[in-house]
Amino acid sequence: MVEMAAYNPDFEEEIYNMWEEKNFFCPKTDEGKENFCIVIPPPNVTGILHIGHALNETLQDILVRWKRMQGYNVLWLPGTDHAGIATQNVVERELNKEGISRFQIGKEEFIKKVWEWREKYGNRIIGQVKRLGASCDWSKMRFTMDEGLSRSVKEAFVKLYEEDLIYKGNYIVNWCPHCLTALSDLEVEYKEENGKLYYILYPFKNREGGLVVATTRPETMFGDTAVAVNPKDERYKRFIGEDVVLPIKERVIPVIGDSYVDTSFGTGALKITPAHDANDFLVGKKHNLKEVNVIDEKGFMNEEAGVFAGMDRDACRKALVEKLHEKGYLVKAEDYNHAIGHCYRCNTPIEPKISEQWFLKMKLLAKKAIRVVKEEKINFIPENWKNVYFEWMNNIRDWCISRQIWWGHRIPAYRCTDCGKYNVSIDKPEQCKWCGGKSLIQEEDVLDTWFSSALWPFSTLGWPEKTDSLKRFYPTSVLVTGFDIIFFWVARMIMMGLHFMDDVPFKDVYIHALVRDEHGQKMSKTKNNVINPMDTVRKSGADALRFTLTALAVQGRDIKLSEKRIEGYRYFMNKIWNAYKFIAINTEDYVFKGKPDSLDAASQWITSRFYRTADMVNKYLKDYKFSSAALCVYQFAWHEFCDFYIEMSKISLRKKTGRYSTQFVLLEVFEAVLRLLHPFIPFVTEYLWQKLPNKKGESIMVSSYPQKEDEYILPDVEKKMGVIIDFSKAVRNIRSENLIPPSKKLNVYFNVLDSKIGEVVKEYREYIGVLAGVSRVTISKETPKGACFSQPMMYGDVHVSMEGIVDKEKEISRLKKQLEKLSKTMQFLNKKLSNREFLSKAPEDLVESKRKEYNDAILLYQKLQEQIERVESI
RNA sequence: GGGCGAGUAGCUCAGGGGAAGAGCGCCUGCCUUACAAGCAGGAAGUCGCAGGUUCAAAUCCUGCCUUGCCCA
Repeated sequence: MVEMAAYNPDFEEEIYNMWEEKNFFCPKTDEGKENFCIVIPPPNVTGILHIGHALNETLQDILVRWKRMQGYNVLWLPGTDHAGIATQNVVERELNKEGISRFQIGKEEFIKKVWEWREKYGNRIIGQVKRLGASCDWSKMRFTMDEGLSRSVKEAFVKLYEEDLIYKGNYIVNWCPHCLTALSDLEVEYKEENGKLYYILYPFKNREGGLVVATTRPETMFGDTAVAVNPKDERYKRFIGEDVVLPIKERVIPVIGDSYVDTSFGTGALKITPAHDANDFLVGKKHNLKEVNVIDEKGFMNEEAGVFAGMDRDACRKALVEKLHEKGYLVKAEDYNHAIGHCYRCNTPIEPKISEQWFLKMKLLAKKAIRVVKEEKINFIPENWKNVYFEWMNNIRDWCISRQIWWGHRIPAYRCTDCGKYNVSIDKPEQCKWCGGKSLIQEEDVLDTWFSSALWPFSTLGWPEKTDSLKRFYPTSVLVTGFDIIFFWVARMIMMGLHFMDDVPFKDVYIHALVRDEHGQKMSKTKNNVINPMDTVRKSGADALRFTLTALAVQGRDIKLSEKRIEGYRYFMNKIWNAYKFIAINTEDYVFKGKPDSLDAASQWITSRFYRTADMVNKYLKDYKFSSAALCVYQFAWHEFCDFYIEMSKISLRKKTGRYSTQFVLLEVFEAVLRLLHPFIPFVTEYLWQKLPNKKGESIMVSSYPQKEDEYILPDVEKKMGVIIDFSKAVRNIRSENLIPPSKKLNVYFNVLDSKIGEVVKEYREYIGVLAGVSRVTISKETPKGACFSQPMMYGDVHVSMEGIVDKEKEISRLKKQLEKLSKTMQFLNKKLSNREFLSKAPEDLVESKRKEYNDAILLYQKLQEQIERVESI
């Protein structure tokens, strides 16, 4: 006896452990087979899994399981990245809780603490990725700070330096006064804020009056070294070359002319602060202006600010504005919204600051990287991300790669204390190659985490060693990631891959959407709308979560996710579960006796439909149409296999002759459906598959993926079953609309036009019986005598004896509704067919089919009318 | 300011030249021996607005409106 409770995903972890123990995640290395490789976008070690990761891992796992089942040598290479600033901040916060600052314990001790922290928590997210079912080869897991990858980073740095692509220079960079480090342009997030635009009078030195400049940052005025106006500006051009006096500070600065100045902004006169504004920096360079630093690395005013020294930026602004007002320099202040840059790790407002940093020259690298996408050696899916990529690449600026933090890859540059020059090499040199000096000190700065991430597709495979893995799996097949890191990561991997491997790092880039809450809001803790994937997994199972994300993963649109949605797809798991239960109950006596000689129509039909479905799923997956693929199997499994085939199988299971072949097909198709579904919902499919008597092999995940089999696709059978289904639906409609209870079995008459259809109906009337609750079917060319509900159809009419059920009005209104609809159709068709242009210009077969439609409609119309009259006459 | 999307049923979204589709929700009837986490049926849309191309436009083109995101 089959005894199974309702679906409950508690078995998922057990299944995962089994897979892992049996090493199913490791790639085969079958020389005859194609290779398929994905490197995971490394989640950072500080993190816990959020719903975006869940989507990302799910899509990759679908591809990987699909390809594995198709027989490829599949490697899904996992790992984590060290997330320099983020991790340092997390550990620092922990220390602060104990009242310790990192400076108290020093760099060495602090780094030790970070490693300890990483040992303890760094793999937390990996456990969560596993819980989702991700079939990564965990034996090859990498970490950006591990020995091999550190070696790759050094190698890459040294090479780039030797090729003159890396330089050190004094430039204005984005400085985070909280993290105390430089950031790359990308690591700054601009946010609109309500600020003020202050109009400040800078008096002329040698004449009356002055220039009024507009600024959002008055506190930087201590660093002003010029006032700029547009040389075309009639209002001001005569003042170019004169001097103004910086209020409060009383410094004399020149008025310069530069076309960079936007005459329509503010007053058209711009204060120039080369040391604290990126644009002003460039203007300053052009005009040879002095760079006066007025804000220190922690965001406090320095001695240049006079009495304001020691205040932070905000406090200084407030106090200074008051003072300017008092002294009559403040002309006005108006409300002004503008975008302010913030540190993407700690959200502190960025301070543009001049400092000495290491940069990577991008122009050349970018050029090649643009070309491979243009030449379609790399394809973005969806395609339009290509434009985003080009846009950024065409306007690329040099990449500031040095960070003044402690946690990361220390720059392999050694400064000679004797001659001051750098020796850049993988290991610390014995002596300075410039002067032979012995005293070499390694650079304190570390590299941007993204520098190591940029090497990920080949560093993880063993580069710079020429390993087998590297040979076999580079270039990788596809990269699956979110659009938010196209610049941060995707573009840089392409540049580095081309530079070091002389080949693209991946052939396809699938960019998926962001997961939002059900109202389209970004999920965030403060909004309290976060769906924690692990909570969901506990509640509904990883399969339900995966299937939901997949079903919603339509290209080019954000995903709006709600708990309810997940629950809904959990019902699908339950449906599969119950289908199994039905099959199990009905195959208890099943013993395999070979393939049946012949199959009944229903079995042929479901087999045919299955292979069509399998074909579509493969096509969709090939095009990365995850949602369509998932919904396509869903539709088949639920609405064809369960709703129709299982229902129809109930007839033949009762018969001696058909029982075996039906059991066989139930098992075969169900087993195949499980395989078709496996990449999407690996757990429940494995669990049920293991129970099937007809499974072949150790695990569904290493069985074969279904594909199109032409010999089983039978259009004729599908057509016939289509008739049966239509007839059944007609009866169901009559039944429902007239509130005839399912318990009441019906006598049905079919008045067929075509004797062939009559034969089909006759042959398969049992199906109609079980599908529509019909006890007797009579085929006749005559309309039966007596009161009937009738449903006219193109190929014949269904009549159901009213037998005492006489709600005439209800039946008439049901028919009239159809009549109305039909008359609209006829009007439309008539109009079309009386249009000469349509007849002469539209393709012939279309005209023909419209004609047929019209004729059919006329016929149906007449029949409906007759039936209405008949009912009325009762 | 520049770029890229989106606007289709109450909601979430497919579709992408031959008169509208799904899931959820809603209404009606059913505990039909796998499943009430279910079954059957039904209602519901000028496909953002205005032009244009076409025999034919939700679909292609132009403009506008609304809206989201990215970059400056």
